[in-house]
Amino acid sequence: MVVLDVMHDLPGYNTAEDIYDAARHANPDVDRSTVYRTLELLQSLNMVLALEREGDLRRFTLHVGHANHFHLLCIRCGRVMDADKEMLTSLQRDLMSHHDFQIDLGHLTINGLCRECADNTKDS
Amino acid sequence: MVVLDVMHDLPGYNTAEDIYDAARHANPDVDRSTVYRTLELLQSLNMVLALEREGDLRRFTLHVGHANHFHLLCIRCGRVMDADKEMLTSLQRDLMSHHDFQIDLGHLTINGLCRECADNTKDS
DNA sequence: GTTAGTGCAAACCTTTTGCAGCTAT
DNA sequence: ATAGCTGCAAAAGGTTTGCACTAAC
Repeated sequence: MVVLDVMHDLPGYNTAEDIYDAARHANPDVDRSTVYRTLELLQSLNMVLALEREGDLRRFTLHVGHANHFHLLCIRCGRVMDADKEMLTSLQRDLMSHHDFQIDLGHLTINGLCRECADNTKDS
Repeated sequence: MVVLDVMHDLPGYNTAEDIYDAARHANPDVDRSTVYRTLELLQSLNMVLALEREGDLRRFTLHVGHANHFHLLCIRCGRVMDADKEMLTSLQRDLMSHHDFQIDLGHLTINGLCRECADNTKDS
């Protein structure tokens, strides 16, 4: 499938439109609806992960080998980093014992500021 | 403002449409655009918080007295609970030291399963 | 021949915008 | 008069859907 191919080449998190553009580059006949339908399929197969940020479009990324990571999303530059899930064990335990709440580890994203953006914010 | 009034009466997190409906009930002349504009204003004043969940609409809630809490969102039933920020201190420290990443404490939401939904999931 | 996936076009739905009018300073 | 909100209508923008066609089993 073209969509899988181009997603493999696109770095990071991309909008449906980005993926559509890239796919069309590979095969001009591809339609937007096909891209959306394929993304939906891949999501249901857990091969693609969707990320939604306030004030931004939905973004998609391949979800491979991320088993032991969760995501750090910089709210300023949009960069996404991976962090080790082990860091969550104490939070996990606390939320479970205090709120009977079980973190959805498969889709955890924490928003914040990466180092560069935190530095720039200090300046202003 | 009508919007503030109705939001005070609406429990939890509501879509713009919900708020519009409630506002129209109080004053039939209110327009959708007014609701959106007001919500935007209230957000900029930090009186309203927006929450975006994958596959769901944007939802708004009054943001008062939440200073020391972050949100737990059940991905199954949509319930939102508050959790104490103190639970984050160790995670915060780890993310800072390992990734130079500074959590956006003002807008943190963690997705997962509340107790009821976790129980129901076990059943199925 | 039935199933699955596609392109195309149109629809959908939430949100935004332009504009003219009103209200209060 | 001026500034700020408003309703109204229309547009925008991302996403979904209906349909007819094609290719594969």
